[in-house]
Amino acid sequence: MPRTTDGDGTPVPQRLLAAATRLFAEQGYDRTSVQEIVEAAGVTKGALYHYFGSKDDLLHEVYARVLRLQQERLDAFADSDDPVESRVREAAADVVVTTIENLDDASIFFRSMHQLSPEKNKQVRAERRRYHERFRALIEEGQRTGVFTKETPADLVVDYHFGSIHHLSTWYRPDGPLSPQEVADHLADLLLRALRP
Amino acid sequence: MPRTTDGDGTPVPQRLLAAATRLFAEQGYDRTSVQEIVEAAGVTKGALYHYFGSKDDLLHEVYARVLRLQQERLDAFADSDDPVESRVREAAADVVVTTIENLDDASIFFRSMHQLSPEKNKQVRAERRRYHERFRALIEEGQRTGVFTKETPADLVVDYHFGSIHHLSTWYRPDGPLSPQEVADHLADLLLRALRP
DNA sequence: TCGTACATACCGACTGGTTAGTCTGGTGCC
DNA sequence: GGCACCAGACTAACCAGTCGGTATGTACGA
Repeated sequence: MPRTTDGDGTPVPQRLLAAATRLFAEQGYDRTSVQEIVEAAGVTKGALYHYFGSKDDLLHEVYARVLRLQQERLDAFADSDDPVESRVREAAADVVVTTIENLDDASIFFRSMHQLSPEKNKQVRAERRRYHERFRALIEEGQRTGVFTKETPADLVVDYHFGSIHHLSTWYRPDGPLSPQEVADHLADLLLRALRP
Repeated sequence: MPRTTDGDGTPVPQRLLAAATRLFAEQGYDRTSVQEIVEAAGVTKGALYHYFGSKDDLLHEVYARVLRLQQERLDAFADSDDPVESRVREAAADVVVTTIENLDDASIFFRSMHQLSPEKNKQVRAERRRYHERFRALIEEGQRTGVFTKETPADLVVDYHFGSIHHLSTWYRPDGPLSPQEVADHLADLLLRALRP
């Protein structure tokens, strides 16, 4: 019997993370017991506490994964040579698509942040802020160069758009009429139209 | 000793509700124990379970209060004789102001809905839907009469705007640079600009 | 090619603490 | 005397995390 896998081929830590993600999204962090997680992953508590320091650690891992992914994608779009308008549109649409494609992560992200331990919460907020500021810088660039209206503070614009991202996990259903890309295009349109001078 | 009041003049049920609201907003529903609530209200469990059937009931009361308030206000704006554009702007701005003025209720509303018992959750969703539809009807009216663009489905527009409402409790701080009314005006501006044909 | 030593990966019973809700009883008003 | 109002001890369930133990693999000297 190999060490880190069992049953199917995926390593135990990943199985635990996947089970935890699904259960946290379905029932919420506090309502999900460690026992449920290990049963869903087909292992026992011993395995979980071998790989993770605490239940809190598991939640933190989910956050780290999401944050890394989103930041990487934003950076890629922001660094391109396209005009600001395109960069904003692409970044705004992309975050919608990736959020919908990882709706479980998203609902955990926005619902369970305050259940992280204070220090981990602080850390997550700091990374989140980096993301926010990168996006804001894009908006500000557009405002300086006259492509976007200056009527609304860039900070507010970012919060406006991310509100809708935040909200996706509340209303979006995969079996609904719109594909992730269609929703993304519409939401990016709304943002860009709101920014027209 | 009078029946329903004690210590200060406010009746016990209201004291319980106020204490619960504050604690739910601060710590979340699951992390708040019934013991904490009764201590904050200056009574004991006997009193709480005399007036409320369960901890869940208490949460439901918070929802009922918020829903009633918001629906009343929306109806008032929607029923006016002003042009659609004004009605949408006023309704959109008003919900921002009342949300900020009751930020505790708002954060509970958006964070703890899924911890309600299934039937109460269903009930809340139904009332929420009524609200959504009333707002959507306003947008659709504007689209029919050519005041608003038809490019984005009205449903999506409503979700877009309510995403930003939803998000308010995450970022708005009373000691920040913007007053509730200023935030409301900006957010309403963004919506109206996004709706320009 | 054994044998010993050590590390990694995991099991599952157990512990100490917490929790929502119940129940018995008491008190003052009508 | 009855009823609304409330106190607070009690119960049954649950839960995160611990810990001693087992099984498997790897390194290495003789």
